[in-house]
Amino acid sequence: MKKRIRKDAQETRGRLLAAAAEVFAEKGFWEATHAEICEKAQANTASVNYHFGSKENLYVEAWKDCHAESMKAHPPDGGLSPDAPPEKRLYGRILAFMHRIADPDNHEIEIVHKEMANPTGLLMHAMHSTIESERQTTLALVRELLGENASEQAVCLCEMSLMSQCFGPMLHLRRGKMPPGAPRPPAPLAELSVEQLANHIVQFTLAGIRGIRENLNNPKKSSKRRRSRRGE
Amino acid sequence: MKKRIRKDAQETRGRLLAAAAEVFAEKGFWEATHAEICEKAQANTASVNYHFGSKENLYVEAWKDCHAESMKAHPPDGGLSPDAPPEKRLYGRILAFMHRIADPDNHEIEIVHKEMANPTGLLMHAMHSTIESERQTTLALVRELLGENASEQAVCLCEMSLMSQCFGPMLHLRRGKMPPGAPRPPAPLAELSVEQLANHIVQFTLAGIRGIRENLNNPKKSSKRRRSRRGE
Amino acid sequence: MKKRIRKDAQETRGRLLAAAAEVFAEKGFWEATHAEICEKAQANTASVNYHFGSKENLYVEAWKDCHAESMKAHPPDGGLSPDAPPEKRLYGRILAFMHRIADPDNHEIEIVHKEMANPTGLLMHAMHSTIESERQTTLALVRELLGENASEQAVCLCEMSLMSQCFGPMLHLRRGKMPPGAPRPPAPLAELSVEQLANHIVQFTLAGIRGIRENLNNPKKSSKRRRSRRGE
Amino acid sequence: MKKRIRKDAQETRGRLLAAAAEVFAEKGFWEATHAEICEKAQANTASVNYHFGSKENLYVEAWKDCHAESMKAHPPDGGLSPDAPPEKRLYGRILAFMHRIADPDNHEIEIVHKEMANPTGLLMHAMHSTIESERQTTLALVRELLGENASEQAVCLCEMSLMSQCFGPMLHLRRGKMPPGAPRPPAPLAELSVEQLANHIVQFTLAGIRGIRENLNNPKKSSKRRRSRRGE
DNA sequence: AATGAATGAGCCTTCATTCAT
DNA sequence: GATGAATGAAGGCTCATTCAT
Repeated sequence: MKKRIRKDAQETRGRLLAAAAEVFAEKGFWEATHAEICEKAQANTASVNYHFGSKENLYVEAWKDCHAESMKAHPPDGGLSPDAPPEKRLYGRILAFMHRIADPDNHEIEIVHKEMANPTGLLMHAMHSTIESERQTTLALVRELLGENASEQAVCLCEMSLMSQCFGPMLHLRRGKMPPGAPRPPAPLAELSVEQLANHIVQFTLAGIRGIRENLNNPKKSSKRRRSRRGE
Repeated sequence: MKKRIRKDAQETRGRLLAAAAEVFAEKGFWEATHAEICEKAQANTASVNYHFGSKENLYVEAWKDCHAESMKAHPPDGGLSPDAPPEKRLYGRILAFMHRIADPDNHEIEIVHKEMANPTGLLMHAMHSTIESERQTTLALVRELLGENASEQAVCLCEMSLMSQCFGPMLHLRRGKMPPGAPRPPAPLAELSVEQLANHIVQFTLAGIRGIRENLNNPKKSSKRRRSRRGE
Repeated sequence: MKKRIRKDAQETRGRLLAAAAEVFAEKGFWEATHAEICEKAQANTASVNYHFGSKENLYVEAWKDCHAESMKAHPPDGGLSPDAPPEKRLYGRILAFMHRIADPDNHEIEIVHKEMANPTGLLMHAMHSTIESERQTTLALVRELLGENASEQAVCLCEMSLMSQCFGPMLHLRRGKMPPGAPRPPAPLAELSVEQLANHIVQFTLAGIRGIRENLNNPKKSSKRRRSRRGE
Repeated sequence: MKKRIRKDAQETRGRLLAAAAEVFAEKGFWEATHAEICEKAQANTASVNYHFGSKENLYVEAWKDCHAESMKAHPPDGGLSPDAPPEKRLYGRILAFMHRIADPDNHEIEIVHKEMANPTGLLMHAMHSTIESERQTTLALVRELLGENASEQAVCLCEMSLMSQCFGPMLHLRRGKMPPGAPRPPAPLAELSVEQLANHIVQFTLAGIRGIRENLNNPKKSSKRRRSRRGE
């Protein structure tokens, strides 16, 4: 029926990557089908296997593609020099990360989210190699904020507290993009901007880290201390 | 040929619910199959449709069942009286929540996790009606800690920061239960107990809330303030 | 559309086995398709997997079924007592074997033939366990005819000469059953009966064995070359 | 971008023929694919259709090519003059034939073997025209050995006995070349040379023919005669 | 002339569901 | 009431072939 003009292979490949990212982000690996991806890419059902060999491979390539573009659009350091004060650098990193999450054209995070909830194991290698180094940078930053007395465990816990907060509001940031059944964010948060969210997270986290740090240096009965401070 | 006595009907239903919870937790709604559930429940392939009408319905019922049992095993108030100081009540709630997450026999959270990543929409109604009231209680607690000056938005943000931190360590707490491809927790966190994690989250959160509260009452240029405090 | 009455599962299974034997015999493992087999068995395309789990398994089961029936219809000893003279026993065995080959309703041999030319490896185990013991009996018979002086190698060679002759006329015996492209037997052999063929093979083989035996006992007589090579 | 000079056209054709022979010999017509053949020939996937029009045509051409080369390498008369005694001429023919079978670089026989087991009908014409004349020569030789009294049927039967024996040991001669699932030859035959096998076949066949000839001239109850001869 | 891209038909398999018992 | 048998729709994938270049 619809005869296609012969295009550069890379062009079709690109359309498939984009369509795949969209579909994988919306449906996850298992629910996504060749048919849907290829229809969206205006390609034949056999195209996936022709260009990528398998659904599995397309999945990995689509994620890599998303991830690379997203990192280019929002560099993880937030454009801040390593000489900036750690609080600023933290804000830069978090803001960049939140922007990557919030960008409605970036499907990386949705894919990762689904992958973590329902692991196929296919992204493990690709994710580890690109994400781990960022994580080390973040850990160093947290360590810097926590001070020298902090144990490695404390650093990890604080990093976890920080990053968890970033993932939490995913639903709020991606409003219009969520599937019909998804829960809606509570009203008071519905209209927050990315910057406002990042600001809250950083403010909350810095205070949290400060609290942990003070406890490390002055390990009295902590709950008492806190109450007395607040009560004054 | 082997005629079953009537009473088994309810018993089979129960076995199906248990098996379904297990399989849905492990595979998610879409990857789970009648066949696997029924085999695990030692029931006929047609049992799901016979007892529950459809896979969708079984999914909802299985989650409700899990959730009810989990709430009974770990009451959300952590056994603390409403008269206890808010910090204690917060710790009680978080610890109870973390226990529900960590209990290897409780599949509720894994189901919810997969449902949020890959929404079917089927649990929305059931989840909303049972979870929302708990959320209101938590919001009230946060409001109490934040003080009267706090806006509704600030309360919501802090509650989000709090709950996000609870979901983050899910992977660490459910070691051994995760599928083979899942990422492993970083070494320093691998051996933490539920209590230690809950303790960190509460400590971190209380400090975070305190920080937000102070900012509300004294809205100077925040980054300056922070730096000067750290320098003292 | 065509609603089937519920039959005994074994009946459908049996129809599938019969249809599969037919199709595998005609097309070989790879060219045979579920669709063709199931159509012939008047069953759904999914039936193969439902009843046998896979095409591979059906292949093995179909062959086993054929083989068992064929062995029952034409017992390998040809109905002769072990006390009969070896020539008679040889004729009995060969005739039975040729009958198994010639039976137009028995697809065992065609399947084996295709399997040997184009091995899938799937029948190896099943064939070995049922065929090897028959081969040992034939070897013993050949050994008896060759006399005590015969080396194991000579026995094997003669058994090979014997059995090869049985496979050779396969094409002639199965006239009407061969696919359209198959070569036709030469005119003078077209009308031979199974008995006549078996008779020729046995007569030829007995003379061949006798010749080998005489050479063993009196290694001058045969061709110059052979004698000198034996070098005794 | 890499422009090929014109002369390569024939060269590519040749590489395709060689690759096709290899693949058809290993997999048979149906399992062989354009992709595998072209990859082995380092040619484009479209080459088969471009140079040969279809897979079917390539199949025929590849076989013809193999066959011609094989006949050149091992002339069917074994290099013996038509004046040599018939026994010698028989040995020459069989040895040449066995060499053609045993040559690991000659794929002709494997193709024929698979074709006979799983006929496509495509080789029928080509095979008939090149093989039939050889068959007539062999028949004449057998007729000569059987004597003038022999019926045409007896000649055909003996030729069949002879040639069948040549095909039988195919598996033994092509060790190492067989697919993984193929049955292995019995130990005592594993190390036989081509000459030793040809020698056995000729010796066995000459004795067989002699036996048939004697029976023709002296048609007593054959089994009796045989037994008495053995006993002398 | 020769090729890389693309395609559509078909294969094996899975699975939720239905039906007669 | 409960179940084993059966089914049709769909999924991922392969492959010979065609087409524009």
